[in-house]
Amino acid sequence: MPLLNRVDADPELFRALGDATRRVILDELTDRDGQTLFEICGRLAMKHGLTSSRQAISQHLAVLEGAGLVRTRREGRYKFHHLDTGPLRALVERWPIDREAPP
Amino acid sequence: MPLLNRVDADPELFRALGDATRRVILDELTDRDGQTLFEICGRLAMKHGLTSSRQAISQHLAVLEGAGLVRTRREGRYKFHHLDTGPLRALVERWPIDREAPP
DNA sequence: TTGACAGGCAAGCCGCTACTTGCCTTTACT
DNA sequence: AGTAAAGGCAAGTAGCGGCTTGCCTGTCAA
Repeated sequence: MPLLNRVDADPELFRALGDATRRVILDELTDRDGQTLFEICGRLAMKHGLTSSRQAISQHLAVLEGAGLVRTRREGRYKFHHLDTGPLRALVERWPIDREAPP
Repeated sequence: MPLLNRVDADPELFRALGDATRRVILDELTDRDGQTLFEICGRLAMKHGLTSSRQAISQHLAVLEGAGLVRTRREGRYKFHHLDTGPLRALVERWPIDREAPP
């Protein structure tokens, strides 16, 4: 096991959040959960003019799934993607966050 | 302005959190706030056997400061580093996180 | 059955970034 | 004054990661 893994928990989660396109995908799934790959591609292009190809988005979804942020459900030739913010709890509990907004 | 910046807020924050060494630095500052560069280097080496050079840590601190996660205070030839988890609030408010733990 | 649709796999390219190396500036101590 | 300590700057290197390209698999409809 690499050295940092004993100290640094779930690096895949942070790596997944490290990319802007993946974050926008999470936003998109927050807005409408359970989309297929092609739906996501289409809506990202419509809403934000993003030019990412289908393979790019597919790889991003794989990373998000690897981090546990996205769960998939197959149905025939469709594959629906569902948001799972569970792993984010570990993130908010790692460092002390003041819950109240500062003045 | 690049395309994604209109959609994706504070990319520097996520980029800062994207590196494992930087996250361990945040842990270290959580444990003992207001350390100098050399203190951080020494304690990371002691506690976790990390081999990062002084310059590496210095650059990491610069990134963290750029993301607003670390604030610095000069005093003579010393420079103390203080943790600021304020930017993390934007992160936890971006996606819906179930506050209760699942069974 | 044939074609279109939704998605997967694998290799290659390229830019970003973490890290090193070497040298410099400023501050403190004796 | 001279030396050590704390830190900064800048250029160069190497490896990872995002994206493309091309082709392949499985599923539904006409």
